[in-house]
Amino acid sequence: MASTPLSRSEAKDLTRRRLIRAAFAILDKEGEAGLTTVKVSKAAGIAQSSFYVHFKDRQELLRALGEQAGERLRGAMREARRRAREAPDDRERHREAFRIPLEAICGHPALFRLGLRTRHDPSSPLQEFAVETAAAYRAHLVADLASFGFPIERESDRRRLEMIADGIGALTNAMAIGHIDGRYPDLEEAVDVLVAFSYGYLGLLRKDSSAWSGNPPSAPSDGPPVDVCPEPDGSSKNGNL
Amino acid sequence: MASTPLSRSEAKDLTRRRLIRAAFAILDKEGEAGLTTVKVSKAAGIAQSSFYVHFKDRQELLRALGEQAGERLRGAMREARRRAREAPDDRERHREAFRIPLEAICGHPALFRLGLRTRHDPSSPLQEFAVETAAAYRAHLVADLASFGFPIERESDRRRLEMIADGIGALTNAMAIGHIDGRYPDLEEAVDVLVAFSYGYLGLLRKDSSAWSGNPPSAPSDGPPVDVCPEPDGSSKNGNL
DNA sequence: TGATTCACCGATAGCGCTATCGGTGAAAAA
DNA sequence: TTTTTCACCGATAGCGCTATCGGTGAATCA
Repeated sequence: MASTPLSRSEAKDLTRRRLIRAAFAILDKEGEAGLTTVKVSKAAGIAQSSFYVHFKDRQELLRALGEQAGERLRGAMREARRRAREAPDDRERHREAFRIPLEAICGHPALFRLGLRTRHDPSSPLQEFAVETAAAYRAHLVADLASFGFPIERESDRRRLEMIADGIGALTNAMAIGHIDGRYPDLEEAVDVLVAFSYGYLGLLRKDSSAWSGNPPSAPSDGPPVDVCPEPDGSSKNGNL
Repeated sequence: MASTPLSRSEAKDLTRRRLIRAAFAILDKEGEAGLTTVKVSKAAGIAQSSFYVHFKDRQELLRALGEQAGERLRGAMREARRRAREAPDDRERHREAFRIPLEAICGHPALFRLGLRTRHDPSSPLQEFAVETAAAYRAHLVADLASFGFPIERESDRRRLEMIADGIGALTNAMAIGHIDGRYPDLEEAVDVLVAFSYGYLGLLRKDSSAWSGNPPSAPSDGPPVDVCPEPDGSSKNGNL
């Protein structure tokens, strides 16, 4: 009950966090077009003019939101890597490799949507950030795939890995969105589907380059090949902020 | 050289089309936030006030854009179905099933991006339209998959097919975006990757339900199973306008 | 030919937003 | 205590956008 008598700097910091919190809520509800200094300030309980005590201008708020989102996602992904290392092995580990990024995404649905949206929106100051984040995630996946034995020497090999990584990211995003929207209530089913798709590109490991010319690769015989799992351990996440 | 003396209605129609054309260009360059009556009118070469001769308000322009986009995509997909029926068979047909939607998308990059963007933007009047289009596409793919022998009786079976369809759409989108962005210059390589992923879920056809519990399915022995191709013949396209 | 229609124009009302400015009171520093 | 700092406030300038209104001239119709 007794209100802590906040120091001046503490109070300011609190207000700033209230602003950012309010901004995320509005962003999620109304999109970037609805994110005005008027609404954010009102939602945070201060005068519109006081907004400028905390941010130089509207752009700076956007930048702050982007940075904070990135930080949160990096944190979530660090945690994901940690958990991935603890996964039993083989099959369960393979599933975990898909489950973890899904959970990381679903833990931050607002951020995720924001990234997905801004990534294709040239009018958004966050586009560049979203695109870079996606590229970073792709690069991590590429490295992981290469470490599992996929060729990467030639330029065309590398591009192929990037396409596969891109595909994995897109699949993960799609399943996560479906879950967030309530269409796929059971996340394990989403993992099932991701695993199923993964056998498609994993088959490429077992074949010579002729596999690329349209021959269906022979399947991973039985039980996933040991340790073949595209660890989602990029420090960024899914092309979504 | 001799300018055709347009009738009044012809001239009006021309102006309207100029407005819509300009609107699409602006939408693609600056996003929905940049789509103002001022800019559109100026780009179309008329006074801002004359905008209202053609559209009741800004919303109506947006609606018109959505409808026109839908029509174009339906047209592209009709053409796609037609071409798919002409495809040789087996392997080439399987590839064609992925190539065609890719080409349809890449033929309308602006529309595609618009759909991808608005689908996750609650502030966009086009969101509902984009979401519905995506759902329709998914439904078509589900029907196609079912016709290839995937079970669909139980509710969980149906949901699974929807997830797979969702995944196929997401993969196609990702490859198309990569191509449009110039990262994947060769569309055939994109088809390669889609085909590779497809062997993942096609493998499910060959196994009992235990395949879902994590066992890698046996591969389509050699040469794709006859006619096993998820024909992309939805009347809509890819979850993108 | 004379009357009418209507696509287009310029001007402008009105709104919401951004950003600035001077004022105020309480915390912090002297 | 006296002075300084500064987080916050209300007012307001200025801008871009939406939508309306009356006017104009050329196409269309009688």
